[in-house]
Parts: sequence; structure tokens; C-alpha cells
Amino acid sequence: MSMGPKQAILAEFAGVARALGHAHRLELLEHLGQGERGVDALAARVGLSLANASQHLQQLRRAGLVANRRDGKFIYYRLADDGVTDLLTALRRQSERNLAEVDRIRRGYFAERDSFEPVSREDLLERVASGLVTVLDVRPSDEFGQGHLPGAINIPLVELQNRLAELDPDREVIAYCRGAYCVFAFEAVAALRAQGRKARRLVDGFPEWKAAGLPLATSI
Amino acid sequence: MSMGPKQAILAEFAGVARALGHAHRLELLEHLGQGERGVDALAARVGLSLANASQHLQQLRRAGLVANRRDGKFIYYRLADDGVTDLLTALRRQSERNLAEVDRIRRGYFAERDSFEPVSREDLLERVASGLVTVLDVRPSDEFGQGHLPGAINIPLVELQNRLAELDPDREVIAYCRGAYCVFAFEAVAALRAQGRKARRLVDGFPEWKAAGLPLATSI
DNA sequence: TTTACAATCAAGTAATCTATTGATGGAAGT
DNA sequence: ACTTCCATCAATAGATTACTTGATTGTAAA
Repeated sequence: MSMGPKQAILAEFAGVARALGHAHRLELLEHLGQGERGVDALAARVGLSLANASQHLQQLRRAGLVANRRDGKFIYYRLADDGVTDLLTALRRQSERNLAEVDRIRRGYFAERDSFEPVSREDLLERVASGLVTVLDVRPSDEFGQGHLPGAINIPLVELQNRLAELDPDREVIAYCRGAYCVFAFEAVAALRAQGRKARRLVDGFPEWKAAGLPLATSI
Repeated sequence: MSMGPKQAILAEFAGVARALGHAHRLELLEHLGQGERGVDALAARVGLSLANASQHLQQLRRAGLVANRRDGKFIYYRLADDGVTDLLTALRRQSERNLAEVDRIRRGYFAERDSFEPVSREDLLERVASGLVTVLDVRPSDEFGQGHLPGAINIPLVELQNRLAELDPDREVIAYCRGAYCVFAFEAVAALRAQGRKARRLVDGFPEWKAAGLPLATSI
């Protein structure tokens, strides 16, 4: 079948879209949005066999969505650029708009944990500037170390109960984690409210913040 | 395999991405970006059998990307909302960034036809306001009738040679058509330059203009 | 060189997707 | 009621994709 120029270009676009067309690959991309990762670590986090994860990652690489480098025995993958996060955000926006299914799932699992409105990135910047809030990163420490919001303190969710003393009880907490559907931030807000603290959730997570070109901090 | 909430949501997103993962469906969406169309008309334009086009359209509908309505014997499809165009634009951006292949194809077919920079939407608005340019829509008349840029005149590409008299020779022409990869605008600019006219091309096309929320005109 | 380990490759099976064909449903006109 | 036409549905064969298993490559350390 001979294709015209437009068909050939559209076929390329379709290839990129198909690379996004699998839940495992989207989850891999979400993790890569936090920073560079080895294949083994990714496979473990997403719950895939090593070979399977490797093949999914190569599919993403062929589509130009991720890049990799070798360091000794290990091969580290990363997002090709911030535009990938933008594309993922656009996909999420459109999907949410039209799929009642997404809403149903969200309500089922997240209802009652989110009675207050999430905080936008702009709101967060304002509140930080006015010094009224504590920004709390509840991701695992290694992800925090690779990059986080400026001024954020890191208490991984599992340690939150034991480290409440580190949070000033008079300041509202704004929690964030990996992205709009990362459960950690929901759980953290619920836990803090159960302690009588004021707590809200950033509307999305670290990758979106980074892609928006807002300032970052690292601690490695 | 039992899935957590995040996996279920990601599976929905992946479904939307997969709906974009076929060149024929992307081409259908491009045509729908011009306005409402019947199944038969779409099938003819994209070069698909009726049954095949119908099934692709239903896949797009299941993904929430298009909607349809019945009018007598005919069923008309349309984009679900302007967000779809935004998602397509995001897909195009990311794909272009990373796929050298796209560039290679573009150069092969479009080189030498595009020696001057295309005009951005903002530039076009400024130039129209200053009254210095003629905006030329080279799409077929029915597409023009369903919506076009304000002040644009419509001369379908095939009629351009015979209707040159309608264009003021002292004003620069800015041509546009269906989108960034629609050949009509390239061809029109080439034809006009061959006549010694000043002509440039809008950077993308009608759907992107509409999705950007810029003013529109209709003539039906 | 040998060993160990990270990651990829290769092959096979099961599942899914595409396009064609012919049949069915739904609406308008005769 | 009958016919016509638009569109969808149903069934099929062929192609593509996903995941597993076991072998292979590349690098570092013993």
C-alpha cells in the first residue's frame, strides 16, 4: 500500500500514540517523571518481569519518549524531555473530560479523602511566598533526592506517623507526590487530618511542576 | 489480574491513546476538525470502505474523542470538544520533536515550497488588523462554509489558477487549509509565488485556530 | 580468565486488532 | 407494504502485540 506524505507522517504520530497505549507503559512513564531509574528498579515498582519491563521501555524509546544511558553494568532510563510530561497531561485532560469511567473509579477510591479542593501550583507558590504553609513531599527518599519542590520537606508516607513532630502544628500542610493519581498524597492528607492538622493536596505532582518550568531543588 | 485504582485509571488513559494509535483514525480526526461530516463523506475522503470507516469512528466514539447524531438516514460525526484538537496538537508537537523520520519526510516532499517562514496565528491577527494582507482559505467550499477565519476568502486549490483576478496583486496572501500537514496551503503558496505574488502560509490550520478560541466566521 | 550480574534478544503462545465480506437495522420515499 | 439507501453488526482470516522462558551480550569484580 503506497502512502502519501501525510499518511506517512500520520503513521509516525500513530506510533507515538500507540506507545502510550498500554497501562504498564504509562505507569513506567509516571515513574520516569520522577527522575532517572534503572530497569530493575522500574520493573519492581511497576510489578513487571525484568524482560517485560525492558521490552516496554524499548518500545517507549523507539517512539522517542524516553532515552537511556549506560553506567557500568546498569542502564538508566529517563524521559526524553519535558514535552513528554506535557503530552501525558494532555492525554489525562482529554481522558478525564470524556470518560465517566475515570470519574467513577476516582470517586470509589478517593471519595471522602479529598473533601477540600486541591491546591493549584499558583496557589502553592503564593502561599509559600507568604510563609504560611509547609510543603510536604511524601514520596520515597530516593525520588525526593533526585529533585523536589523548593522548600519542601520529605517524609515518606510510611514514616509519616512517626515523624509528625517535624511538622509545625500551626501551619497548613500542602502534600504532593508523583502525580495526579498518586495515592500517597491522598493518604498523607487523610492521615494528617485525622490528627487534627490542616492539610491539603497539590492538584498534581512533581513531573507536572517540573514540566511547567517552575523552580526545583535537589539534595544529592 | 486484580488492578489497583491507579492501574484502572491508567488503563482508561491507555485506551484513549490507543484510539489515536492508527493513521486512519488520525486522518479521520483531522477531517472532523474541519466540522461535522457524514460517515460516507469521511470514508471517501480518507479512502476507506464504508464499513471500515464506520468501525474506526466507533472506536473513536468509545474513547470519547468524537460524538455523533442522526439526521434522517444520515449519521454525522464531530469532535467531542476542542480539547481533542489540543490533544492532537500535543501529540504532533511531541512526535515532531523526537522523530527524525517526520522531518525527513517533510523535507522530501515539502522542501523548496516553504522557503519563507510560516506565519503564526498572532502575526496573522496583527497583519489582518493593519489591513495589509488577504487571508486565503484553499479548502473545498463545503469545509469553508462550515467555519473559517474571519475575513478569509475561499478559493479551493483546484480553482486557484482560474480565479487569480479575485486577489489584489498588491497585497500579500496568507493561505491556510486543514492543518499543519495539509498540502493545499503549500501548493497554493507555491502557485502564487510562481505568479510573482507575495504569499506565505499559516503555520497550522483551521482546527488549531478554532481550538485556540480565536474568532470564527461561517457562511451557511 | 572466570564469575556474576544487568539488560537485551529470540522464540513461542495467547490474546488483540484490522480489514473484508455479507447480513441486519433504521429511516425516508414510492 | 415495498424499495432504497445509510450505517452498523457479525464473522472471518491475517497481522500485530503482550508476556513468558531460556539463551546471549556487555561490564565489573574476583
